Amino acid sequence: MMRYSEMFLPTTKETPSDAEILSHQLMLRSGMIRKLAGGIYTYLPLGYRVIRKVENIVREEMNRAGAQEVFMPAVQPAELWVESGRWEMYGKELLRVRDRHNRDYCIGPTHEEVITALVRDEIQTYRQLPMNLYQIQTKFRDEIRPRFGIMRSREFGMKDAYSFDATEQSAEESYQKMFDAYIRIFTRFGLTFRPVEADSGTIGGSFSHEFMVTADSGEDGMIYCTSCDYAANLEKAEIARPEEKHDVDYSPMEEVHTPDVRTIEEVSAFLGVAPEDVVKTMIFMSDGEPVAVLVRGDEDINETKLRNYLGCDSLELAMDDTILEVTGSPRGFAGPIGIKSRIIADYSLMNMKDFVVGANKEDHHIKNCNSGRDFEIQNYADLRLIREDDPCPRCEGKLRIARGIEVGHVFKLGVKYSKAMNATFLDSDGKEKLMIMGCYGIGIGRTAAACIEQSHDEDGIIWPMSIAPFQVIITPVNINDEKLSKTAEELYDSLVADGIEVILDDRNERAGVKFKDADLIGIPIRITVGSKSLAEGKVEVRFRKSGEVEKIPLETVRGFITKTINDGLKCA
RNA sequence: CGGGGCGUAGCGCAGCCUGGCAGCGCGCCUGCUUUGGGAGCAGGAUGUCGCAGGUUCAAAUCCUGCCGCCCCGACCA
Repeated sequence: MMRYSEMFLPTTKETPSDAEILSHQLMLRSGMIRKLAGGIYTYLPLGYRVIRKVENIVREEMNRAGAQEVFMPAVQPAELWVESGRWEMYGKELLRVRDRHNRDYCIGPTHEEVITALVRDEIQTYRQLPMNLYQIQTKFRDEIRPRFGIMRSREFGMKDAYSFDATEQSAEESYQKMFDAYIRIFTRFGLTFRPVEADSGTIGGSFSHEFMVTADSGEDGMIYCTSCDYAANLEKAEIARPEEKHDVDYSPMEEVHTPDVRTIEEVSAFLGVAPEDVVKTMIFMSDGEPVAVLVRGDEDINETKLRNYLGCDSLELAMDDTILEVTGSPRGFAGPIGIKSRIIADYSLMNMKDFVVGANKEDHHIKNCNSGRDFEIQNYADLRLIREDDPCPRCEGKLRIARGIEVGHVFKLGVKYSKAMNATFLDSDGKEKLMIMGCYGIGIGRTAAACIEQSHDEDGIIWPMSIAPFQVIITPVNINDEKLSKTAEELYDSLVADGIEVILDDRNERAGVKFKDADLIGIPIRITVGSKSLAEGKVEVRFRKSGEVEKIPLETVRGFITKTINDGLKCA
């Protein structure tokens, strides 16, 4: 397959200073990738071998799940995006370009528009459904801040699949098929991962799961229950509605002078009460309308939940002048009493009594405030950020927080795009209906990076057999020793003949250099051909992961290697 | 977009404060020795000091502008 001496494989001893996380450092050091510009990378031969293996596993499982591979254009006409409404909505992440005729295009960050247009034009009847089409293609998202190498780059490889169904039930099945395929895919990569319930964001739709690879370096937070299956993205993580207790034994309300006391910490310290006895009043602008959102002092608002609850497009904290207008006081003294806006409150308010709020008056707060008596809360909702040890919404267990890398997501899109772009079919009842869609993504490069995050040691990468760039590396200890190099060459030829992915380290380097490189690039099996063992007619088979070494007689190496690789592919 | 940092040989960095021969380590090339965990000795090559302008007898060094990269934040999914 490959001789090391001929391969373009520039490894380095030193770690590049601008690589922060381990997978990025190791990808650079092992000669897998090189940066061309911010968030834009070239895959070198070793890196591209890994990428192709990841793609092929994804491809196999997508095909197995009944999806068909297509290949769509990277450059997409603006009209499609105008039609779906995303030319306006998508924002600066969409890289827009003009052609020589001054027509607008974008470099596809995703392909809902293209696929919907295609299917709309070609599919007429329910008899042609369900249909699931996918592609593996380079996307471009002009991230504000690309980082962590290939983990969060601007240009990146992605598998994206789109399902079209005639009925809700069929759409559920399509979703489930993809969900199951994803489980198989990430299992084959040897990853420790977890599907978590997720917010469906601006892509829209009703339901979605993210596939999170657990890693401390992960950019995403997730929570999981210690005693049931519940797991969710931090932003999505639900909090159950507490039981309402009716306690009407209220103390009389009291206004107190609190000069220059603004934050929850300052208020609770100044008044000698716990943050749990203070209510935070935050003024948001929801599509231009002010809304007062109340949450217990020790909790934080989850803006994603709030946005979903309000069903608004834009949501931001109000500016100082708006606060003054709505509350009549400067920032830091907002409270619900007499406020000129709608008031909603998080569940954490439900059983609070005699709490502290801002007085809507500079340098004043109010003690012993109570909802119902002193002001009215229009609605209670689940609006706060989850915390470690919060109760599980599904069982009696407690929630834990972990970090993860989002390697895949599955969305139920519903009719968002079919409606906007008029993708209909004729149903058996003779009526025209909207196709029900789903979309399913896997980050190819990110998945490879996640594998490294989860599987490495101080010497380098430890690839699982399924995506290792080579399954075996043969290392003759000294290339100038005729016997060693001849044995290594013969072994190499026979393994190649067996269809094994093997690289022969035929460089005229000292053994230590070769060992270090073999470890760094993470080849699962190393066959060392050295004079001591060879005198006994044996070679040494060393496993990258465990470091264990077995001396195997030359005659039986081929069978041993084949079996080991097959076992490795099965369990990985 | 705001804050901070960086840009000097292929890579990692020093030199800049206090202007005066462009340096170190790794890598690379040649030769000899060496050959089981990143060898030793000897010799050698390699720079628009990010770009442009300014100050100065003299600029990697000081000043101005621009570009690129990294980190933190805001933003987005």
